[in-house]
Amino acid sequence: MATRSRRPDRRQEPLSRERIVEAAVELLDSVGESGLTFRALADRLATGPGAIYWHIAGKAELLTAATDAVVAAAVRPAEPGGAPGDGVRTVALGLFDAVEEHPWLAAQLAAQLSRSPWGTVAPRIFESIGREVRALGVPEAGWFTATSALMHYILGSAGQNAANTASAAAPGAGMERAEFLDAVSTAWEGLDPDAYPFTRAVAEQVRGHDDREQFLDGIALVLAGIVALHPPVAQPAVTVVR
Amino acid sequence: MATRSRRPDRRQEPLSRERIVEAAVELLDSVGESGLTFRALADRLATGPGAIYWHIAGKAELLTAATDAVVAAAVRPAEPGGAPGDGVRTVALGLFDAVEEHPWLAAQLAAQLSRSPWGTVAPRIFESIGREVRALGVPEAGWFTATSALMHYILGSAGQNAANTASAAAPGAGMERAEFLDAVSTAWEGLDPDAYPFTRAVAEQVRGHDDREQFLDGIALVLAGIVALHPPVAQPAVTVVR
DNA sequence: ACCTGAACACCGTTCAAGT
DNA sequence: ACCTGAACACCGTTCAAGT
Repeated sequence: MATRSRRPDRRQEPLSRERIVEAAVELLDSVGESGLTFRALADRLATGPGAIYWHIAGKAELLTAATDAVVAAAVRPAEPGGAPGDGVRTVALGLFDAVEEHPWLAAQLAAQLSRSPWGTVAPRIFESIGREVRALGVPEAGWFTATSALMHYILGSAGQNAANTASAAAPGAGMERAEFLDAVSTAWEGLDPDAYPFTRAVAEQVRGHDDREQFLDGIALVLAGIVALHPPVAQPAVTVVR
Repeated sequence: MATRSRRPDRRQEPLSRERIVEAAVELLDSVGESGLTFRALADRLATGPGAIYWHIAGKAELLTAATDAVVAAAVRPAEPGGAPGDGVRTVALGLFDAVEEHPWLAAQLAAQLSRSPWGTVAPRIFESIGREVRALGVPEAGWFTATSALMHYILGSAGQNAANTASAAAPGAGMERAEFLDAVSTAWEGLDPDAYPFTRAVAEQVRGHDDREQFLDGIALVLAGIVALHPPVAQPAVTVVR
């Protein structure tokens, strides 16, 4: 009768970096970033805190590895063919969904992109979006700007959306998503009319909207900008054939 | 002969929320987020850790207040008149510079936007960008999408740029900014050609670029998207006159 | 080679006691 | 009303000791 937590005792498989990262993701998903503790992790793995250090250098590396694992699973390549922009939308929605499923991901990505852009996680995201930009026929001179703009919009927007979902589902909040958006909208409408005229005017639009739809509206906007500033050239046949 | 840290003893003015937040920002700027400690803060204010709690509820509120103070100072309204888009660029560069001056700001903003969009910091940023969007003549139906796209691009891009600056200046790195970008570029060129063809191709463009110029390229791209999807209507005379 | 678990240094927060 | 500083609970990390 182990009383301290789920998954009490059994452990025939030895510890491994993979198993540790998997448990870390589960912990992050269920109790959030503040709940990811070496002691809690050790409990869940039926071992002591020190054992983890044999496989992982420290907490920073653990968070990096957890983020990378989730991102790697999220960026499945879009299948070729389809209307222009379909590939971008597929990749964008993959990241959007991943952030929604793992609300801690948004803050982690921001922290890691804005700390070590040379890590493994930044190139992974950049590459998956960039391929779709290239498939769009954007000339090479526009690749960096176009891909950056898409990436920042996707991650920022997904993060804000996950905030809504997470806050609505927060323990004790007991709110439906619509209720929550309603609350935000009402809060915005209560702002000082002199200082926040614009935000107040927009508050009503926030109330009833569909997130994915609004997210895709933003993608469409950035895509329109890409097409306007970097008119697509004919695509190499390879992209279409294979 | 106080030996523990700078600003050793004198304190005639009483403690106040304002003074505490100011000291917190200084600490964040000089030693980063991990250096912001109630004990270090108390030292700097020549008091004990407990005293701070009389004025501020806890660390979360302290970080929120520090972020808000810096953002409030950064979003000076752009002066009316000027070419279309000038206002957007002014506000964007204000935020860009703030993030560069306070490298901890990027992660804080991401964390706070993706946690409490009803706080004071989100509407402040949203409002300052939104006003410029409205001044652009964008019809109301496009306000939310256009402002969101700009905001996410600005904050994401500024954060990534600050990362470069901060990493280059990190203690022990002793790198110039150009050197650092060169290192990132070289790292990207060393990626697996099969898995990262796009990122490798772009690596060269990263090497010699000017940050602000590249940042403004992205702003131009988003602006082009806004104009394409939400063609400006005639602006109300008020905007021009006053 | 891999794991155990006590121990260390440090942190956010509380609170009885002061002024 | 405001400040002091010891104390508490908790955390990341280390490391001598085990297998």
